Amino acid sequence: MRTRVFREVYDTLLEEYGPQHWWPARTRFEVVVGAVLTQNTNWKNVERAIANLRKRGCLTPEGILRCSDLPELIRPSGYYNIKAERLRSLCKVIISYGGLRRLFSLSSEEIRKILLSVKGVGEETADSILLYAAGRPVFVVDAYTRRVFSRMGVISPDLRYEEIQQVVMESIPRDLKIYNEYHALLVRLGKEACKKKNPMCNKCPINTLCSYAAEMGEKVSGGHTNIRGCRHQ
DNA sequence: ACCCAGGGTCATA
DNA sequence: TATGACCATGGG
Repeated sequence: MRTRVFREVYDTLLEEYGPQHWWPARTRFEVVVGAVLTQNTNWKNVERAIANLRKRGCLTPEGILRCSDLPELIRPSGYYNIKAERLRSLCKVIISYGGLRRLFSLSSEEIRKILLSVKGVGEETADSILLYAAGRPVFVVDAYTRRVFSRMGVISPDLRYEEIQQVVMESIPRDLKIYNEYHALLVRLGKEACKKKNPMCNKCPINTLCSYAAEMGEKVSGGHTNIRGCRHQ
């Protein structure tokens, strides 16, 4: 069953990389900001942007709105104009609900709906905020999740976001700690795979997982059978 | 010089 | 519904 595969992938990644200690932030609001800034962007660049905001004392909803040169401060994180607009919209909504504490006192469904109503906050960003800022047991789906799980043969690659989320969440325990760690591990997997020495080459999930897939009888395009070798390219 | 990164929106068919 | 263009910086 899927449950077993999800479990094996989790165990494999945890053993390989260890706990990831997510989300790397000092406050919940910093998680919110990071969730927006990291959209299609390397985390390293996000850290620079957040450092700029911190230096200015702008890491509060009011601070963001007060800041006159927001685009300039978050410039390192890319898409700085549109992200500045997204941050402002999000902060206005947060303030309109009486701050993060008030907003997060609502049900997960309500919070999600509110977050999604903000232009620039999509499903993954909303769920990241729910999981890592509000501490709700929600599984965050990203490109790695889709790629790895579909390659493991437990989902179809063309499922929608919420369909994947549903499959995963009904297959593994509804546990905050596990959801937290699982997503972080998948992202870590992506980072490792993107290193030139150990390329995923857009086709290979991870060597150990390829090995696992092979053991489970999955036909991996390119035929990986060993731990260290990636035969793509 | 090219490709990618912890996405999302909008216009078009 | 489903593609494609667009947003933009920094590192490999």
